[in-house]
Amino acid sequence: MKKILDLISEEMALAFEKAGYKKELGRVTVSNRPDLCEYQCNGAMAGAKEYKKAPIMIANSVAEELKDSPVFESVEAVMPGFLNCKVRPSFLTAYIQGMRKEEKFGVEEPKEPYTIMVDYGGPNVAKPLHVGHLRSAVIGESVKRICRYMGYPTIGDIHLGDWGLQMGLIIAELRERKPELVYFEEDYQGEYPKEAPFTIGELEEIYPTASGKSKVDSVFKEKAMEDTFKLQSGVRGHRALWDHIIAVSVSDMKKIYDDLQVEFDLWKGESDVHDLIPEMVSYMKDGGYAYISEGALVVDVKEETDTKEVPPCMILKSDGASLYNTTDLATIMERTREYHPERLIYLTDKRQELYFEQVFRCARKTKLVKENTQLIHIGFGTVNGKDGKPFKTREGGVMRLERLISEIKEEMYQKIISNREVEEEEARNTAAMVALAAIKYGDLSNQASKDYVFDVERFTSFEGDTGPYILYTIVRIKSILNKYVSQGNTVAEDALSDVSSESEKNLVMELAKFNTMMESAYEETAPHKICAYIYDLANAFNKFYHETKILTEESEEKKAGYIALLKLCCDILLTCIDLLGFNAPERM
RNA sequence: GUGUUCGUAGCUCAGCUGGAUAGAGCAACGGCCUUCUAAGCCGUGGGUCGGGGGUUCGAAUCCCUUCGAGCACACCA
Repeated sequence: MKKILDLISEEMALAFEKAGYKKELGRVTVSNRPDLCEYQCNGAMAGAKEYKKAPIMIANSVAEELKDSPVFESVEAVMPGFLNCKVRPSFLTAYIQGMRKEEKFGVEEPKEPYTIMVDYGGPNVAKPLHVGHLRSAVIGESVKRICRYMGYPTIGDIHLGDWGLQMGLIIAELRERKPELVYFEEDYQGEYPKEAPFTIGELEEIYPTASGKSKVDSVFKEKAMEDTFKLQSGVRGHRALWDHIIAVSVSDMKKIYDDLQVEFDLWKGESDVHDLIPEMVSYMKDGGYAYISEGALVVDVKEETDTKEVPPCMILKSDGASLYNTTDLATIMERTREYHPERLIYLTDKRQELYFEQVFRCARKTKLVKENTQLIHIGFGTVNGKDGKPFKTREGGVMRLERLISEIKEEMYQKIISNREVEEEEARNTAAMVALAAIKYGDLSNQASKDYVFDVERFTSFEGDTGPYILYTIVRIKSILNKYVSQGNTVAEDALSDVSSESEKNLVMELAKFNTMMESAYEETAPHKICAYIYDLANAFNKFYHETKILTEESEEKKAGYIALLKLCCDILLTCIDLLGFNAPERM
């Protein structure tokens, strides 16, 4: 389905042509002066030079051509040469009637759908999730859902940090604490216990201890590196222990991701490509791409257009060990083979920008990916506290994600029970939903690349531009629709009638923007555009709601029209919040 | 040092490929619930768009310069 601005622009372009000007000038945009008009065209001013005519003269002649247009109710030429337009209600009705009939409200299927992979989450095993992981999870989940909605098969991968020195550190520390464990018996041939020799709580404490120790104790660090090597070369006991670490850690992570309604299709990690590394490395060597520099194996990724020094991409460290680059490149190799994605999207902290630039260039240069494969890094900003510094708990520690979520849930619960009388269970459920909306909307409504201030008080206040405000609007609509049905009516979705008030027209115009907005949210991988859109839409609805008595409307036909409009509005809002990754309750 | 992102109301942020009087929310103040959920709606006050140049009929937006802040610059991830 065509976008409404395109339809309007076509009509305008035709008028430009009829009046003797080139049709490219007829591009129409949403008015930035809603007090004057609904849509505007600035083409007359743009064309003034070329046609050596005063803009107002051009505008006048174009306006003349549009007098009996089926699209425009009025087109006015205003100094210095603006074309101010109002559209006919019948045109709008026809448009949203068309939207309603389509499965995705006018969003077109891609001509050539290709597979997209979204790499997000990226937590390290054995380390508790903290606020920093929130952004990757929340934005990534939304990006994944947007891609899918737009018609692209999309795979989300958590890409665990589950290989490397951190694992060796844990194993080394475990050996010091519990040397009697069978995992450390070199000649042990039997089965290893099913039960892990530690709990998640211990695991989370072991890693930071070991990490700290390695910095001051070089002997310990040696051991940890040795254990890393043993693990990577497949020593049985080490592998068995590693399996436990992964299992314990992952099951704990899953709880939190479930709570956040973040679903990964793949729970792969760095370890999954370990076996591919030798192949990838020799591919780089054989292809003549990689060479030894200062002892390390690197690939040059400089380009002539660079305005800065871009260091080479390191494939192997000078001691021959692999590093992040190694597993990332091997992962690209693996993904290309297994899933044939044409677009790879990575979500990480924006500080890794240069790093990903290097890896992407390397993958391209070495033809690890096909030429048309899009490699995209979305770097997001830091989550800061009210003081503008990285978010900390009141005690100054790292805020665990678990705690953050439960604190916000509790806040919401208190608010709900102080507001209305609700059953305990319903209040808890609603609180969870509203809390999730508050957290996700709070995050997603900011541009991903910017740092943002995580202000718990602001997020839980749910007034103004917040997730709860959006949910509240949806709940209101649902409640009216339910009441209408309980009065013995059925919702006739096609009963849309021409708008009769300004607030209604405004609401319809907002609805009509949906496919345009979705397209740009997808192209710019910008969930915040959806937030901005539903905020406008919710505002438009609330204004309309306030001015219009819906259920007490005397004309049954008009009432049915309102109901159909509400249904469409509700469906679009629900679609949007689903794309953002949260749901609405029935009541709140 | 090099590069990069950013600087918009007291606070947190929008502002699309340049367009008319720079917009929201919070906070402050004032209205609106016997009527579909007041977590709402309406209104008031608050701005040299960091500074200075330039391009343009027209600049918060594009270019240059300057000040300020963050971040990154091969064996960490």
